[in-house]
Amino acid sequence: MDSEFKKQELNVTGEGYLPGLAIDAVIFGFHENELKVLLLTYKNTGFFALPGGFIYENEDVNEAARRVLFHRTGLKDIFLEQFYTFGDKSRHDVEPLKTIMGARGFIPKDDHWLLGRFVSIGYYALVDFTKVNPAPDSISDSCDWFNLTDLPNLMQDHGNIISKALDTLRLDLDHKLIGFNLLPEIFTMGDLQSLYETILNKKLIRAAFQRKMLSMGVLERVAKKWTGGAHKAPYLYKFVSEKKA
Amino acid sequence: MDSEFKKQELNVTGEGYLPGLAIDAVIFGFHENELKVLLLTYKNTGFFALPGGFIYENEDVNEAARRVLFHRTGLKDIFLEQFYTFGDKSRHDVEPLKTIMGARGFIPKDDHWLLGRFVSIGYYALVDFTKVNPAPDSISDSCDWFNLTDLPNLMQDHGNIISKALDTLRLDLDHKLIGFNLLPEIFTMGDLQSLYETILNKKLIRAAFQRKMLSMGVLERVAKKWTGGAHKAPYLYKFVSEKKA
DNA sequence: TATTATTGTAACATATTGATACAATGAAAA
DNA sequence: TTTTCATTGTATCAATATGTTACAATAATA
Repeated sequence: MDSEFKKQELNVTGEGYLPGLAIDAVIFGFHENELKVLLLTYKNTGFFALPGGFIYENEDVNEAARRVLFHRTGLKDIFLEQFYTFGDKSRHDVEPLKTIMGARGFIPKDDHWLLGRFVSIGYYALVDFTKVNPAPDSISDSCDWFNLTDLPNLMQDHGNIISKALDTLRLDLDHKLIGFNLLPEIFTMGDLQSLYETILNKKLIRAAFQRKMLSMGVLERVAKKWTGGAHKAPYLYKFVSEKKA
Repeated sequence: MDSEFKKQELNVTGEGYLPGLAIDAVIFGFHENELKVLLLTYKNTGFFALPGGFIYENEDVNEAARRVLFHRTGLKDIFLEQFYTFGDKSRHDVEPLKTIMGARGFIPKDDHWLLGRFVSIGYYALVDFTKVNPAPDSISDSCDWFNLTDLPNLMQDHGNIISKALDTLRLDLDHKLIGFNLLPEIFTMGDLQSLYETILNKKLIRAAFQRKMLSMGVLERVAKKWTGGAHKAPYLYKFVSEKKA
């Protein structure tokens, strides 16, 4: 049982946290040509939710987001970006939470701090699927990858949050070099293209894609060549952050 | 004295508002080839600040932003978009507020709710300069337009907020049709181009700009022609929201 | 009526992206 | 070992988009 758990259970008033404010993290991964999202599962409730957390009184909001990300994935120095703050009053829906807490044997009073209205700051993260160690938080039973194309019913407005995160990812992909954050350190041009195709949900022209990517001067060919198919071996690449002018 | 004033002064505990949460609005205008921002002035303090406000307990955050915008400009149905939530703990700086309140003859206790830490949700708005009626709020002396190129010293991180709003505006300008929100209903191609040039801070090619804008099929030529110069009269345009397929 | 500055657009040059083609080649099959 | 096969890397050309120059049209002014 991790320390987060005790804090949440004991801290009946939510003391130490900024009141009414939460963080939700849409953690994207990529594996076997599928975009994936990390979700928490609450056994025997049928509920699924985004990993999230609260902000300590003397902590930057961005810091808190990093902390949440680290606890769910074991990763630091990850691409993480705030994309929207969800503040509709219609978000406020206590029933799922009551059910979840009930399933854990904890019946909260109606004025329990977790049952109040929360404004939630949404972050999205791009992680290397192979490096993640998904870990549930105190009130969830597991933390697993789900295909974006086959999501379960999500708590509250979490489906909407994911959808907005995906919109932002697609826009950002067009004018920032962020896709490689979803790949292992070393990858082929084919890997990169199918990543882009999966995110954008459309076929790209192979020759043009390769030409474009190489023209940006941020890919470095690695000596070693990939092997494993009955055909010419593709080059292996890694990203170099600084463009050489 | 508007009703907002009484609420803020009387409401010593900040009751009725979501705690620790605020809204800051970067309201852009365009006049005489200058981008402008609405700022509140606090006489005898040297402080300037973005218009802002708080969120009622049973109000959507976006609603609150519209309310703030309406109170400062008298305008409804305005382009307004959330762009970032500012949550660094270093934002917390009570001195300016104490000075401002002091200049108004109000010495707050150290635990006054306005002196606590706030997370602020940033919105930017694009308004028709000619239609705005700037109105100060309860604790400010005036609300005026300032040139973006010649801003006074701003309170707290408000300079940073404006700068991030401008970054967002520039990005959005490239892939959304939002510029016209800063112009009167009817304008010339020259007006539109100099607006774009001012926002992007670079010269654009006249022929290419015109071709591009016309090719998007969202400009409608208005019968009446502009007059006022010793040269061929330019067409007048207005935006039509629906593209005709 | 001539002058002048600016507009609308054509025409061409250059750059970017789309589409097709093909030689290179690494593994598996023959 | 040789042949077959699928896929890669890149060249080539086509289509589109953007940068550049040029010029006729024209509304106010002189």
